[in-house]
Amino acid sequence: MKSHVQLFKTLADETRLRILMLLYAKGELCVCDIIAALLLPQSTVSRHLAYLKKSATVSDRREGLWIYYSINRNHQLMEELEPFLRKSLQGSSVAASDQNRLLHYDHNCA
Amino acid sequence: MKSHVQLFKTLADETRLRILMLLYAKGELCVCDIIAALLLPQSTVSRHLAYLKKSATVSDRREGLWIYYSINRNHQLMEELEPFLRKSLQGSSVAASDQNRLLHYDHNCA
DNA sequence: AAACTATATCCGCTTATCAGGATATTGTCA
DNA sequence: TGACAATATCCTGATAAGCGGATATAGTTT
Repeated sequence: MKSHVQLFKTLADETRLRILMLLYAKGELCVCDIIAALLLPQSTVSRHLAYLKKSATVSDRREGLWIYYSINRNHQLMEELEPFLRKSLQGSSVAASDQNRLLHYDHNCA
Repeated sequence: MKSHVQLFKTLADETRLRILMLLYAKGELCVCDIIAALLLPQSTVSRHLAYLKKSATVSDRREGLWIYYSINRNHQLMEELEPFLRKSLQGSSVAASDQNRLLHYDHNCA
């Protein structure tokens, strides 16, 4: 029960949901990609990424200066919830704009 | 997206999850049943029920002095989430104790 | 209508959560 | 090693949420 509450807390924030939907759609992204997609201050994005990592919904991997984030596939509850999230959120206009901004963003960071 | 955030906020509280699981298991319960099952102060339970009602995850029905609560079957996201909730929470020890306390509770309220 | 019962709401308090500018950290490259 | 780039963490203020005793409301019974 506690772990469910924790997971739902994680999902109960629009910024975090946007990040998760981006990661589901794109697989792996570095922080600067996410900042560009969400159009939010770096510290805000970074704070939410730290939250997601702490809640084990996301994994990270460093490659030089860049840190790449992706969905953590070892989080069982999250895995069970994925179909629901994808089905009911992937079509939302916010998720679509985020993905679209990412398309028009030059991958070599700022 | 907003409605997802709202739903997850609703689910991100142990007391509310316990109430929802009870309602899934039992169908319809009056407030005094729920108080007896959760062993929490009446004002606490009533406040969470008000929250659930406001978020449209439950419905209520008055019958004399009693007010019966049940899952609102018109909440689409909630319906889609039900299988996940039942599968992964119905077996939890908290949910089991709640249901058990209810069994040993004389239905005629306090 | 007065006493009673089930439930809702109020209120004061405490704790949690979020925002985002400023600053620190870590790695790279000249 | 010094300048720089990407990211993380710190800090302060603002809001939101939760708690539960006390009180209010609404329906019932005599």
